[in-house]
Amino acid sequence: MARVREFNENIALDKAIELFWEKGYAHTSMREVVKHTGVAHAGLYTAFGGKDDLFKAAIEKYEQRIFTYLFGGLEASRASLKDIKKLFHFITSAKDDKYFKHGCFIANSALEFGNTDHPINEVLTRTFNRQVKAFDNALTNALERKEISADTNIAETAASFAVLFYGCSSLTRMNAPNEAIQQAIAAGLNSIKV
Amino acid sequence: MARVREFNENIALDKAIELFWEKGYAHTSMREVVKHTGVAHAGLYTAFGGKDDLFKAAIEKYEQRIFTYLFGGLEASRASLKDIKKLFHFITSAKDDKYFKHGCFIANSALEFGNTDHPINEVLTRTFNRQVKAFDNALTNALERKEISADTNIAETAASFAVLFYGCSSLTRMNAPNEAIQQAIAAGLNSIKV
DNA sequence: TGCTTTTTTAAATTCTCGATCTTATATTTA
DNA sequence: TAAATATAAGATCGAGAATTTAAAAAAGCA
Repeated sequence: MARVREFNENIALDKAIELFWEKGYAHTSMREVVKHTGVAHAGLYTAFGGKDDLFKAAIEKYEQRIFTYLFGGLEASRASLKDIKKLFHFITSAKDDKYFKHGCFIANSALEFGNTDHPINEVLTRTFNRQVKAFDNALTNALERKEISADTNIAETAASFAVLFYGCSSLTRMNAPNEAIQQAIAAGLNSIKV
Repeated sequence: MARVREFNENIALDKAIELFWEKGYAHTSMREVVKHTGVAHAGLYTAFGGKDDLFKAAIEKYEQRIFTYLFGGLEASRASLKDIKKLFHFITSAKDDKYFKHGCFIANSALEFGNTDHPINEVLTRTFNRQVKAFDNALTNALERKEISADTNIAETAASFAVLFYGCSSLTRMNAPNEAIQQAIAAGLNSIKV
């Protein structure tokens, strides 16, 4: 055996997420990552590979995180209308969150890489589909429990919630007045027939 | 008098818009702009200044364009519900548009520069506010004409349409299934009480 | 025809990037 | 203790970025 690694990969990756989240991929240099993580260049490269690989690792860890804490409730078999409301309630206070004030990291990245052939896009579209599916699951359960009207168009409503989420993420990132976000969410939730 | 400029600034700027729109600011190099416009470096620099200035000019010309062709109807004194529907109807077919398939250039840029102190943000937030105001104007007129219910919350609805627009722009750019966009728009428009 | 002014063209310059290499240090095994 | 191995820190590399410069060319005017 040889010398043991001093820095913690998990912590370093969290720090990298912070930077990429705030500034995006292109606007973040590896030098800044070195500075922010406190890990030397070589350490990052041996632990994660290149910048692309580090970014992918960051995105995937972030994905895991939001599907645990943000969309987790929606994917559960016990999901209900309450979980959807809880999600959007969090969005209204996202501006005060240290990191979520920069919008959703996945949404930001999806826009940065647009419709290119960059390999990261596979992860990003997969996540989007998973988000739509989570809304769909919660709505399906809510309908079964008769929390919402029986003639609710589940697919349509799930899609519109996903769009609402991405729209709110955009407005949060661009520091739009919180009023607009709250009002949009209120309108979105009110459109559900009970 | 001296030698007259060979290239047309307007055409060159349009070409620059195309590139910045498709790839964003950071992912577009001046070399690519030179190649795409057919104008040499020095020509671009004397005509527009640096990359930042060129980008700002591109954004401002684009702003002018969408407020003429896309949001123009909403700002008119004769604006009505029909104009709102027309706007979102265009969004549903944006995927087939040569340029709008990359989403709204303003929305993309607003996300790229996030909540930074970059001077371009002034233009971007100004445009956002103008968009909200355009929705507000159309809804106010529609209410006066009794096209929509008298108890419609104008501000709330205008905000939610702005969010819908930015959400749809995001989904268009990331090449999400058109179905989701259409369904979100349908849900958004259906939420208006007549 | 020369003179001035501006554009064009092409190359040089300067800067920053991602990535790698070097040297010194720390840790474990033999 | 000595050899082996992996890390840490930072200098360094080539590539590509934005920007500038200098010479050549063109257009009007005396």
